Amino acid sequence: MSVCEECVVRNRAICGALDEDELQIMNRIGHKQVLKAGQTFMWEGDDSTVVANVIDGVLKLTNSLDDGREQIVGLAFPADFIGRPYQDHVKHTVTALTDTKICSFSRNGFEQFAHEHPNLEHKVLERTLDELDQARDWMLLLGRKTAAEKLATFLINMSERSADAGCSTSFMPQNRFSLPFGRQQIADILGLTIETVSRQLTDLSRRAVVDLPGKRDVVIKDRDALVALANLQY
Amino acid sequence: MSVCEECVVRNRAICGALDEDELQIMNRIGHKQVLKAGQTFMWEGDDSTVVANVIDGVLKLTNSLDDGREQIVGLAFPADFIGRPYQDHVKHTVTALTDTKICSFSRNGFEQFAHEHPNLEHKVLERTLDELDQARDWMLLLGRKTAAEKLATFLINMSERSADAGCSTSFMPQNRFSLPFGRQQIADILGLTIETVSRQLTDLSRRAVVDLPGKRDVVIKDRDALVALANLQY
DNA sequence: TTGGTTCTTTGATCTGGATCAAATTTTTGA
DNA sequence: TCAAAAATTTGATCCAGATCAAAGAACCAA
Repeated sequence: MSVCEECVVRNRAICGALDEDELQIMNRIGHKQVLKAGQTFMWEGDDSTVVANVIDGVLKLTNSLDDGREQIVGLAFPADFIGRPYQDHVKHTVTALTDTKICSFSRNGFEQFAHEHPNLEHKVLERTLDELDQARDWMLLLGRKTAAEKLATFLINMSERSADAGCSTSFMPQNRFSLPFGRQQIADILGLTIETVSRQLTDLSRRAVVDLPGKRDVVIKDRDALVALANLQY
Repeated sequence: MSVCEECVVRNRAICGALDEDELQIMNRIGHKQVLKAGQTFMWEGDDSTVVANVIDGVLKLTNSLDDGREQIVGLAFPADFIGRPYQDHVKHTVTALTDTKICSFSRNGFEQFAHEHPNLEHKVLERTLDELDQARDWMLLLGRKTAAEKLATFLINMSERSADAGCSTSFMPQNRFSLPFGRQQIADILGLTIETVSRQLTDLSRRAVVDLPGKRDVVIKDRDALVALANLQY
């Protein structure tokens, strides 16, 4: 079914920690799976029964209030790990934003395998620590940044992530990229309304900081200006 | 110097994963250390050279913008782990809110020890996953909740954490507790101003949902009402 | 005990971003 | 190819929470 040798994220995903033999075993417990854009992989509060690696596509992790307010709390790109090991319930909803291919494992199978392969578990730890740092950075944006700063930070961030998602050797941020989602999702990432997102983008484009050739296409024309607006701390 | 046998957080901290022999070794590389209230343990951007367990006291983790805007991105209570292993720089500032006692390790020493003791590393992973879930929950609050909902959520959350910090057997949330910090810090946790925090608290007290006997003391009088106001999802 | 310093509350006003409403533009699918 | 639906932009107005200002309270240190 799944064949790790030809997996495009093999070296970037956690499986990169494994040698050929180990990979064979992992292969036997993993399943390639396809999600249509818009399809939800797991719901907040669900029993935690599966975990997975993203092979292709983009997913959003969300938390929401019962009156419909939603916050995107994370994005998962190819090679990222999704799901919640070592816990009986998942705390956020995972939904495919584009058509998505994942390599999924039963949580039990994964945990057992990880237990026998400390290298793998170590990779998971390193990734989790990175994600925690990122989440905490985002808290500064959500709690303290203005709408203009939020948009600028978002665009810089996406330009860097698009680079990662692309080729594995060079990690140059791209000044031209396509977003895998629309305005409402941007609003849900930044804790804003769709109207404010639209107005801020129009503004950036009017001031020639960015160009917006298509609904989901972004060209950063003046990166320095954008970085200055973003008020980044690092 | 440090003696793990008499450490009050021995069973709740990550060292709980170790047996007597392992603890002896850990003991040799760890140092008890004291921080005065207000003292900063590590600064955002610093080289990551030490990690530690909190023994007593409370610390805040913060990110800030250079114009002074600050966001508290985490709190560390007794038995919590602070610092950033497997990364050359720390991404947030760690500051003692009260007089604090910690058990610190050189990052190198800790990483080497963790490498030889998968149990310990596993504990760190479980903790990190929990913290990530918490951070993401907080993102919903920061991005989408109203001031009133933020205060209610905060009070419920603190009442639960005060329980944890107390005795190790019973985890009953406390309806009476003292905050280890003032109004400005609450504002920095919730992404609000100090004035809004003050007004919302006055309001809750006027509506007899809580009682505020001292500047930092809270008594939850109507927990159901508070939970309803908080709009919790779980 | 007092006078200063810091923290908190309260009041008045302002404003950034939300809300409400209505075009445009883009996408879809028959 | 052409409506109908969906997504985005633009405009007008509103309001939750910020800002500005000042008056209490609590907490010192001498």
